[in-house]
Amino acid sequence: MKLSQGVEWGLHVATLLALAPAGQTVRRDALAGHYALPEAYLAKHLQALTRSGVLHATPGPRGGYRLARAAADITVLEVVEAVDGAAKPFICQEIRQRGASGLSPEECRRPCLIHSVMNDADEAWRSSLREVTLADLVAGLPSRIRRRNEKLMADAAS
Amino acid sequence: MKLSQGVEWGLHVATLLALAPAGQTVRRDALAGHYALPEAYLAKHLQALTRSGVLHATPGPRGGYRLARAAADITVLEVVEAVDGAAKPFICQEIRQRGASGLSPEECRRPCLIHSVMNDADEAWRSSLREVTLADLVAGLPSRIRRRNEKLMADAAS
DNA sequence: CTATTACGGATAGTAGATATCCACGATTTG
DNA sequence: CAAATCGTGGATATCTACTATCCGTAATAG
Repeated sequence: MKLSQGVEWGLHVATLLALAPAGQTVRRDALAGHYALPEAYLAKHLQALTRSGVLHATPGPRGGYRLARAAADITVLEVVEAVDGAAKPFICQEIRQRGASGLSPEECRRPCLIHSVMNDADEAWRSSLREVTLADLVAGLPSRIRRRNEKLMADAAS
Repeated sequence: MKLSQGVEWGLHVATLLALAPAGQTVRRDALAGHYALPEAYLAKHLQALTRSGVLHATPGPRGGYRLARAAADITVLEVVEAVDGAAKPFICQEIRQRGASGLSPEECRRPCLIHSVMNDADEAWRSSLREVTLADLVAGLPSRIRRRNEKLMADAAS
């Protein structure tokens, strides 16, 4: 079980965009340069975030990305699911129906308990991530670093 | 983020072994045949479960596997970690220290908040799995199926 | 000693994540 | 309108981890 590194990129970039002046777009190369990320690959994750409604993209000169909503309305879970997908990590293959002791479909109307336990754990994980917003991440930054990044974002206006 | 299918195998097999008469070993081919699993590959997961102290393996004629401890003392988390590894799914690469706005090491004495949030969620997941034992999984089986598998395990004695 | 059974290393195949590039379309500026 | 800018999405290549199998070794019961 491993999360893709794109999740880390998405969370840092979204937090950064939350520091830009309201409504201002930031170009992709500025975002990539800020964390020394490969721009071409970051683009894929930014596309996913845009499709999921976390970011808003503006094409053309003076275009770029901004948050699609207020930072307080975007949860960490949304960013994670946009980049990594929302599929459940445990894929029940119903092996109880196979083999020597294969259960009949009638005996499997109730979902597999193992499946339920794994899904409950997944829901606990998601709930935990749903309780934190981008505004919380911004608020947690040391104020010195926050001011510094705010200035860099303001200067990134084309 | 995806869990390996070996986790499902491990949980089903461990639950099955919890139904065997106390102290009795069950051969690997019986376990594999029970769920129509490829025996050679299942062996890898059984080895991991043995190394982790979840199962006890006995070599030689009339050998096989049994639970290393009472079913009530083995948590689902132990089985999952034995098969899938205990590594945290979020690997923080400290991208805040890289690129144009790279923070100095002194500015990073406090752990990255994003890292903390992801680790908290992971801990919520683990806690959820730690609260369920193999005895709970056995207790959740419909009694008809439970009796059937108990009989099959008893008959599997070599 | 011999048959049985698990252990562990070597070896492939496969799927998904990582990474890059380019043609296309949309938009703003002049 | 024309040119420059910028995001979109498809094609492609590489790398890693999971899936899967085989075989020689070690240990044990009879």
